[in-house]
Amino acid sequence: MGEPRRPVWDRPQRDARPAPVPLTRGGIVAAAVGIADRDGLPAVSLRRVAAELGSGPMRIYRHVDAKHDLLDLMVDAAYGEIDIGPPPEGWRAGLTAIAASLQAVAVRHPWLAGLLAGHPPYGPNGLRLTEHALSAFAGLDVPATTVTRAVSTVIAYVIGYVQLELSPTAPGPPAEPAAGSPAAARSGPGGRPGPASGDSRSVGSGPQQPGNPGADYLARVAAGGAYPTLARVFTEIGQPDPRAEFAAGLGIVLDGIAALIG
Amino acid sequence: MGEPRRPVWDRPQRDARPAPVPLTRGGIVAAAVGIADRDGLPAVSLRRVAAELGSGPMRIYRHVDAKHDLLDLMVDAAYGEIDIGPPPEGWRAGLTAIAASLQAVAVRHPWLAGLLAGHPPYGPNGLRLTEHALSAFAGLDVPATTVTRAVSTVIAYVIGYVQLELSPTAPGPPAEPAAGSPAAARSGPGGRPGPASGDSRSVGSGPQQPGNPGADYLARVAAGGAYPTLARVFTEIGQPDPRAEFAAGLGIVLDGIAALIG
DNA sequence: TCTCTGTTGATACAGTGTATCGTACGGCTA
DNA sequence: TAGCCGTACGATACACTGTATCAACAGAGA
Repeated sequence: MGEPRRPVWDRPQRDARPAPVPLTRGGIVAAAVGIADRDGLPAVSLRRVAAELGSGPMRIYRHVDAKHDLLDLMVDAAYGEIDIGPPPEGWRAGLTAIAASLQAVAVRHPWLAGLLAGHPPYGPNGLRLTEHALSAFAGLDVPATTVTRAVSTVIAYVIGYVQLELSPTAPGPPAEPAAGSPAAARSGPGGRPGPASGDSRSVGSGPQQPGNPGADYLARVAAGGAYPTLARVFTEIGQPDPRAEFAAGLGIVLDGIAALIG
Repeated sequence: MGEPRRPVWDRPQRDARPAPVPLTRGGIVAAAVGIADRDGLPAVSLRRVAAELGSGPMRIYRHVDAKHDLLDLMVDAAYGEIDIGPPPEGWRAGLTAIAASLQAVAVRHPWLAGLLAGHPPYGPNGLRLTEHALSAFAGLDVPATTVTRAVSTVIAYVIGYVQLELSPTAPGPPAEPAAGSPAAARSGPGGRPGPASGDSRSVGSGPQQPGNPGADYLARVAAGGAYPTLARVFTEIGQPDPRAEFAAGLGIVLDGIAALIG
């Protein structure tokens, strides 16, 4: 097999040559992010990115070794959008801010969730994020292992939550999303049609929206008699507010941390 | 755009025709899972699955509407491997068992993590899992919203953890994994080479293994002076046992739940 | 001005998911 | 038993992917 390659972030950026149109790593990544936002992740092909920039496909390989690297950079660009304010005043506030910001980015860029596995958060922005999260415990006398466990758990929760929140087939807004909207674009060309909710649900819950085959299916299954507990819970809770559910879950995790370092 | 399609699980299975070799939905899924286990997810193509079964590619479309559906079924098959024992004796034990089993499945099938986003857990086995998790709170007098939040949080944590645990570029075993091993296969043909750890790490931590470019990079960054907190924590903790880290994070979440339900 | 080095664009290749379509077969009806 | 008809199958084709290869060309240094 081939030589182990250094991570993208570890390789120098090429100069922008003005022929016939300047091209930079940042510009490539921005174009890719734009395509993914508009038309979904499957629409991000090297040919398409290159065309968007008025260049041939192979020119991209001067700035990026392979498509995988471009995806790495997209993920890190998303992390870069996370709003890291001043040093937090207390670990709870700090972690809450980071978690909320990360979740917001994942909603704004629905393709992010699908890239989290396979593209580790070790780019500069990912590291900056980790740094910031760890530093939330700066003043406290807490062992390092406890700090990493706390931060890891929060990040794992947020990542897992967005995976589930952005699942397709989940009951979404009743109207078919407008073509070209992020929700419609998420499945991408060739993806499964049908409403896919961008920011509207939680796990194993939600009402039935007739006309949505996924919701129809869930409703039928719930009524079917298998999964009795699920069915009961399913009807007992109404349409949950995803923001509130996220906050509630985060609260659980933070309470657990509080119990640990209390 | 097209008609909304019903989920795969909602469509009847076709009969197995004995021509020239029987083909069933279950057999197709099993073959796909086998390929993914052996050679990584990118190796799962309809042509390859069909060839494995001694059939032409188009025959698969009699049993599955599109590749996306096949992936749905693979995810549900993985959920089906989760060992659901007798009704748990207490919510904590029940959730712990489910979480551990889910994590074990994700390690056994490293392709699962990459599929979690985009393939919701609404297949029969996923629902069975949810049912089981919810029923862990059966005897207790806890409102439904609390139950769903508790279960959602645990599942989100586990899913997020496996995403991070199975990241490539993470420092792994020092030796290059043998060709054909699951770890080597994970990135798949055309994927980035280099060691990828199957079950060996946690978030934002881990020692430096010279020879591994990803680890080299991390070590250099840690030594670089940016990310001081990260660097300090990085050196302060040794090589963490991923199993212990997972358990610790799960403990945090469960403690948070305990605080919630008093 | 000539050479060299590094970038660009074109071409090519193997492989992908899947639409289309002619054919052949299984089971049902007359 | 003969005929039919719906369905499944296989082959072919298409648009598209990531990327290896290579000829041509630009700018820099001698």
